[in-house]
Formats: sequence, C-alpha cells, structure tokens
Amino acid sequence: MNPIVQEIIQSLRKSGLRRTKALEELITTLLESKRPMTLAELATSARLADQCDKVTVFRLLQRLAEHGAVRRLGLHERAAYFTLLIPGKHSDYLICTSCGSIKAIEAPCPVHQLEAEIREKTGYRNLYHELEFFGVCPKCA
Amino acid sequence: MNPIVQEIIQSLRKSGLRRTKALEELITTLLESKRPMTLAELATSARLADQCDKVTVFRLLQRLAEHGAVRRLGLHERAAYFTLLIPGKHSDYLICTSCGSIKAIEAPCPVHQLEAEIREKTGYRNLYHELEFFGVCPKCA
DNA sequence: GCCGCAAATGCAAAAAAAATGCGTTTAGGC
DNA sequence: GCCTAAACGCATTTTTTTTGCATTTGCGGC
Repeated sequence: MNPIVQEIIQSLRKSGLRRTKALEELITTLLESKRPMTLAELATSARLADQCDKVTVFRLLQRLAEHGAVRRLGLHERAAYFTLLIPGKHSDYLICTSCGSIKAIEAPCPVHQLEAEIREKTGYRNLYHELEFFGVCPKCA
Repeated sequence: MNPIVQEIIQSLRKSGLRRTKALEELITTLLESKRPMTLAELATSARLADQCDKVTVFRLLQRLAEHGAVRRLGLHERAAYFTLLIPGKHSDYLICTSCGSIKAIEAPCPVHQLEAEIREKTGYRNLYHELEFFGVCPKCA
C-alpha cells in the first residue's frame, strides 16, 4: 500500500474516521489522478467501481472535504470536481472549453502575494484560492 | 434606459437576437449587480420575477454566453453563477465559505503575465482565467 | 477472540438544478 | 399589415446532489 495513502488515512483516523477498503481506494485513486475528478468518474473508476456504491463515494468525499483532506472545485462543469489536498502542494488548472480536458499547471502560482494582502486587509480567515485558465486546446482548435 | 444596456443589446442584435423586455431586464439586472448571480436569483429578482419564466432566463443566459456577453462561473456552489462580460473589465472574487457572500476584488489581477506565458507555450486559444479567493469573512469568524 | 456501539454502507427515493419538446406568441424585416 | 424565424411558457425529462433507513462492519475494550 502507498505510504502517502496510509499517512492520510492515519491522520483521518484521529478524527474518528474508520479505515475501510472504500476509503483507501478512494484516496489512492485521487492520489494517482493527475487532475481533479467528478463523483461519477470516481464511482466508476477501476478501483472503486466494484468496491462500493456511488453514494458511499459521495459521502466519503463529503467527509474528507469536512476534514480538509479533499477540496471540492467548480471547474466550470455541471458536475463538481474533487481533488486531494496535499499539504504544501498547490495546483492551478488549464481547462479546454471544447473537449473538457483538465491539466494541472506546475508553474509557480503568482497569486500568493495578493492572497497575503487580502488576508491582511479584509481579515478573512482560512484563506485559499482557486485559479483556472480556460481556452481551446491545440487539438480542438 | 441605461445606455450601456442599450449598447450591449445593439451589439447582440447584430448576431440575430431580438430586443425583448426580458432580455433588457436581464442585462440591466446583471449590470446593476455587483457580483455574479445564479439562475434562481436572477429569475426571482425584482426586474425579472414578473417579467418572464425561469426557463426564459435560462435560455437567455445560454444565448448570451454563446455570444460572449455573459460568462458562466463555478464559484464553488451547487448552482452556476453568471456575470456580464464588460470588455476591458476583469474581476476576481472573494467568497465567504460560511455565509456565501461574494465580493468582487478590484485590486489589479496578478495573473495576466502567467496567462500570456501559457498562451504562448501551450497554444491554447481564447484564453481567459478565473480567480477566486475563499475564506471565512470577519462577520462569520 | 468475542461484544457492543457508533461509524459506514447499500438501496431506494427525494430534492435540486439543468436541459429539452412542443405548441403558441411576437419582433422586426419587407 | 404580413410573414417567418426567434422567443416564449409550460410540462416534462434528465442529470446531479442529497437524505432516510435498515443492515453491516471496524475497532476499542474485555
């Protein structure tokens, strides 16, 4: 088993979550995925399709989000996207408005300075941001 | 009647859209709003509630988005948000994860440089971005 | 290893949001 | 004023999200 997955589960266990096969597979799937995924994608993914019901995946995502292990993103689609939150890791996304492909952008995020200013000036707590670029990818153009 | 609204409608007319009361009120509502609004909010707003059916607002938003007059945003909620696209005007948003309040950030957006780089390196067309900050506002903290 | 209980699960079904079909109305060019 | 395509309203469907409830299961304690 992936040690990072174990670590995440270990941390969640402290919050009262139980170690179940579904939880383990869900986290593994999210970790292996290079991009955020929808509930439908997750529920039908190789690791989870036969493992548990879609509703279970839904509730796991809900709980993981409550515990800050997962974040729910908009990404412009009808369905919500979910991504694993790895401490110290931040991603912005590049999304094709034509084919819907989603790529994580590795370039350093230029927003942290403004985020700090906002935190200071507005007094908002637990500030974080989402940055997405939309356009038509070369394949679709 | 607001001249900006007239101008927008005039431009849309060239694309074949008809000038209807519902269209006028919708654009006026979006223009007056300081923040993006959901379909439900729009359909029940003062100007539109008695003006037309919710489906009509839905279809208008759809058409306006197709013609680049309106943009559909995620903003982290179950429902989609819509905002009028005013040429040369760009907004980022600050959203309270507790009460759901949405504020437009007027500070200069620090992303355009990165956007230019992405455009150049990836070859994506019609690139634009969305930037949102999430946190708990002082009232909710 | 066995017990007990709360967490977790599956299945059905409700609620919410988005989208479509279709017959009627209407804007606007002629 | 006439005509046609755009716009509309209302019913209905589809898709996505969420809840209820009875059953199962992880896991701490004995």
